[in-house]
Amino acid sequence: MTTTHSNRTPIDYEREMNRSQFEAVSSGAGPVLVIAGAGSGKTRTIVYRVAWLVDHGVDPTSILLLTFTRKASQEMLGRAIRLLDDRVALVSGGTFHSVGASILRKYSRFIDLDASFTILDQSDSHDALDIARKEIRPPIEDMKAFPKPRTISEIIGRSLGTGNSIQEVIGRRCPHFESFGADIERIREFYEDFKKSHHSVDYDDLLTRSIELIETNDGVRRDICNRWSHILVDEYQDTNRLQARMVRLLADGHDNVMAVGDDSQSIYSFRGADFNNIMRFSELFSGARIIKLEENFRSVQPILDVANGIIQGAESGFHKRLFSEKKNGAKPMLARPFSEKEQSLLILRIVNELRQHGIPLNDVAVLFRAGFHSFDLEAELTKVRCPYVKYGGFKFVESAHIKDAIAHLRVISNKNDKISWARILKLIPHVGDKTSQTLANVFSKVGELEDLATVLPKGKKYSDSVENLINSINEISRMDGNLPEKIDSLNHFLTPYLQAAYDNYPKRLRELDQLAQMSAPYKSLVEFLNDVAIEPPEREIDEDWEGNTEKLVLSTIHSAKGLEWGTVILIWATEGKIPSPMSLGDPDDLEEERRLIYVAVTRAKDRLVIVVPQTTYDRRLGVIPTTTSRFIDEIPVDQFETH
DNA sequence: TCTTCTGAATTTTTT
DNA sequence: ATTCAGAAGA
Repeated sequence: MTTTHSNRTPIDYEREMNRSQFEAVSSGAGPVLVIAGAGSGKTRTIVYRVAWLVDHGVDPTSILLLTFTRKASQEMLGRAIRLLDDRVALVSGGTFHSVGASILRKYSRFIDLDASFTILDQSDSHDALDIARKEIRPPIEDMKAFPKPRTISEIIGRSLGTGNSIQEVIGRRCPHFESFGADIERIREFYEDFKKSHHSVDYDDLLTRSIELIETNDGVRRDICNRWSHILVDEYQDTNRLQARMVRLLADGHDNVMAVGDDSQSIYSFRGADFNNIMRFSELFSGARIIKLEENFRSVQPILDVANGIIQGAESGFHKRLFSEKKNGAKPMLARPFSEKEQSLLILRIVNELRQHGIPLNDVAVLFRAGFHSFDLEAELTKVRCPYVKYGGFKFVESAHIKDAIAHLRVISNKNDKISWARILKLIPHVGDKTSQTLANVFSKVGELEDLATVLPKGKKYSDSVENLINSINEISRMDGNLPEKIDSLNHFLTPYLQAAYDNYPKRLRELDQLAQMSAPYKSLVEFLNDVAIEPPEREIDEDWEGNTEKLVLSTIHSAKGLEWGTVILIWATEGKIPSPMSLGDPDDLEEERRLIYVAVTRAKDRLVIVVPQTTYDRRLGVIPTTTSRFIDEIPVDQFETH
């Protein structure tokens, strides 16, 4: 029987894109590196490439699309389905971490890992490091001067990501901690043991342990390399050493890899990303074809002129120069309000003006370097009741009540999870750091959930509450309802805590309901927790009290990557904000700040405003004058409209 | 004396 | 939201 898949006229690949895009989309076997300038139709190229492969007889189940966010892969595959047909739905897509997690779940028996392992997110891993910091023997002598868990985690992570030893990383990044190198090394060992004994893995383990598995186990390697014959990697400039290694391993034997990225937009080195990966792609994959996409379909030329000017000063990178057919258009505006307050008021004026010209609020974005740079603006927006959404900074899943609910679920799924035990016990009155640690220790060693009550100390102030907690957990784990029902019943149990702890508990309760709904598609608790840990689900666009869905966008530059707006307003373009003071110590970090500004300005389609407040407030010095960011100062003034 | 509770200060970017 | 220091409690 013959079936016809196509639900539309055949795609005329050659006519629907420009020459270099077509060259990438239609390239044959072997490694290809696509250097895709900002706004050059990178996503479109990947979408068409997936369609082209399927259209030309490649089995969709043997295609893997690797991205940095699940949303990105879903969007791209969704577009490819609409472009071609349902066969594309069989393509595998996901993040490096999710692929790592599924490899570990599938082959856990080969590496002494419980298949129901818990994935520690960043704050879990900080908690574990904090425990290590306090429990290693002999104890650390001067705890006050010792780095915080967050710093320890950065050091260890960087050591893994770069391949340098812990001592080397400290010497380079924070020499003032040099004398603690040996202690941090001991903490790392303790932390590794801790993870092993509690059946948990952290983000880095998802990569390192799956790499190790593929490298050491021939059967597994054959299995995996046969599974995917064509691999596409998005945002290759943001891969770290481990991720590049993983791509190399996954493509073992066929080398059918298409890596897409832009070295000028590499802005995640703090997370271990190394844009040298993209420069070295041809060494890893010999004979790689390099294709550059330089035609920009997004911005008017005057905006690109500024963008080109900014990136021209960069020390290294693939040479490229963006150009656009949209030759006419306004020059970017450079505004110099007196103070932060004036800056906020200026933005209100601009937004109002645009609105009067019929431009919807959500086509305007205000971008900044760090989450707190928008505090004053947020206050002003609230004052005049201008609706806005903010991206970057705190995330849905990072809010305390969601983490609490998830910690309960984790305990149900893996009762060895000491960190989650400690977290939920601390919610109970009269249980603090010490008691929660002790109880968590005891609880995580008990054989069955049902037996918990037997090890609970009686007659303490907290005994009844803890018993209540144990009963509820037992009840929920025994329930045979589906996942949302279980979470509902947990939420019911949590309600009194929320009431006691938060004034806005109705809102938080609604968010817990959302969590229950999000769990509906999952077959098991383990799978749900797995996805939640790797990629926190995004908060749904909530309508505010006036039913507004059209909102001004406030975003960190990092969170704005890959997006575009008609109007972009970059605020705080001053020294000390961009570049951030943290970057001044290392020339590589400073270069990354340049790329950040580049990413910010290339988000704009028609209008770009760069705001440089003339003064700033310092807690110690009071009101002090600012200096224009060096990256803006480099640009000839005649490229701007000054205000 | 050991723990918990409370309030004040601080925060680069985040899969 | 998290962390820290000091007060109050057991």
